[in-house]
Amino acid sequence: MSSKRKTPLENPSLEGHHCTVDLRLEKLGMVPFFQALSNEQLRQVNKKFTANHYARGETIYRQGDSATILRVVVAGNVKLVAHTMEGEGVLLAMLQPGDFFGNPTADSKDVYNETAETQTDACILSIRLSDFREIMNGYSSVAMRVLDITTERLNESRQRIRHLSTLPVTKRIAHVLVTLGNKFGEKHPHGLLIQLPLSRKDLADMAGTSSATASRVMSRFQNDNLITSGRQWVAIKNKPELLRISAED
Amino acid sequence: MSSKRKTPLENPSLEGHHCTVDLRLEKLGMVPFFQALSNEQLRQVNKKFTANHYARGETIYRQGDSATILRVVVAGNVKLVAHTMEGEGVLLAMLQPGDFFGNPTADSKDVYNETAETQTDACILSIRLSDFREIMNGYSSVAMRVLDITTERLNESRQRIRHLSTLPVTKRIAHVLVTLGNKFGEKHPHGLLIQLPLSRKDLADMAGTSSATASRVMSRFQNDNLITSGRQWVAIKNKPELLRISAED
DNA sequence: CGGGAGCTTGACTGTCATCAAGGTGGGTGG
DNA sequence: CCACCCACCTTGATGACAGTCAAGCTCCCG
Repeated sequence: MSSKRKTPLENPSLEGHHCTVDLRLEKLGMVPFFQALSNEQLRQVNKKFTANHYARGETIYRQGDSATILRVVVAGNVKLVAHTMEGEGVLLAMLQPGDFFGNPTADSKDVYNETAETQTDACILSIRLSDFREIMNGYSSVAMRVLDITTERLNESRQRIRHLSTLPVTKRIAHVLVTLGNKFGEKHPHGLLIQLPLSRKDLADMAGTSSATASRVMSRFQNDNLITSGRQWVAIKNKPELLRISAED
Repeated sequence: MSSKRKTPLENPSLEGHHCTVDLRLEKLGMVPFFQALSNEQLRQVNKKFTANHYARGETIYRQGDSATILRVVVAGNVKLVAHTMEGEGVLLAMLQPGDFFGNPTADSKDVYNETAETQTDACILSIRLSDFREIMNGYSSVAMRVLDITTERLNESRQRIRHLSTLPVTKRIAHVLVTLGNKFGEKHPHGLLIQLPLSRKDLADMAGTSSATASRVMSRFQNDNLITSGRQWVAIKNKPELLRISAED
């Protein structure tokens, strides 16, 4: 009942020919680890990349595939999922334009440890790992930024381990919501809208719980007027309180 | 009853003056990310480091301390622990000689996200972060190896997230034992002995459970003749079976 | 407008945390 | 060197949190 209206998400489709040569150069310059490069250097680097467009829900690579390519999100969102043999999934990361994925290091016989799937239509740049390593060797600023980002991700990962080990489900979900709000949130009449198709299952896979339990918790948050949400979308109405919940005691 | 005998661990003490200048050079060359450096380069790098000796159980730095120093384990073992406000701990990593710790990147206002504590007597080298970044800038092979190691740790972390989200306690503990066996195991009459003082609490903090539950599981493994263990030590008698348990279904 | 994917909610169950009460090994001081 | 004592370990009883199963609902897409 009540506050579920039609999806307020921006139309996530129709970026069909965004992956043009012109745009690539502009976008590459926005990628964090290329920011220190000159225009000429960027042009050189750009030659090594290939652009691809993916529809929502497509699989970019699968857990176990040979890992020879590094990718960068130019437009859209990508999720990294680890699967167990029984098919349960764990959502490892939700990526945004500018984020890279696929091991930046990896020797010839490494494989991906996770599956990458588009969460919206997306444009992805690819580079051969050997080429990327050459770039890192040539420009230490690039290697350094990649290291910074990887370290940052390691720290996030460890925080999540801490949460899984010590926090009850409610707090974990509150924390996931706040984090997503910070990363993907946009101002909107409903509150801070998370610009991302986000099912209860996705949320559950991020918080390490079942979709049924995630649903129950979300219902409670909705009753307490902390969020508004519907099918595949969530908006945060009271972030401070969610933060308090995720950290209290 | 039965198989608990006196600790079979090698005497973990008395490395008092291992931290001599002579040894430092030799040890530095063994650190993974310095292996590509020439002797002369190593000598230069060595100047930037300071050696310190710690007794078992000492705290090297605390969660929240300002992070300005990078450290390398030369001898002994160090554990990284994240604490919640209520004082519960999560064991993030158990380090051995050659491993570095403390963020390799970190700007001036970063703080440590975990506490580092010695698990045995230990010898630790320290370097100022700014100096280390200079080294990485100068020698891209060093930056690259650090990136490799960080990526490797990120992958381990993510695997652990998967385990915490999907596996029951028994399998998680089986997996922790196998991993520790691979990293710290030494051949011994009892089986593959984990060369490390390792309490049930430590094990529990690695597997994300309580020490009581860890104890119960260990008792069961002992009955099934998969391990031998006593106060603060564990030896693996049947690794294949433990592996099977950690991965089955 | 019909079908199906996604969401909600209830009832039941099982795993595991918690609390608590003994054992036991080994480090320490006399 | 021995005895003591404490930290560590074991094991039981109890209960709660959250997973599973299942049924019905609703929004959306075609």
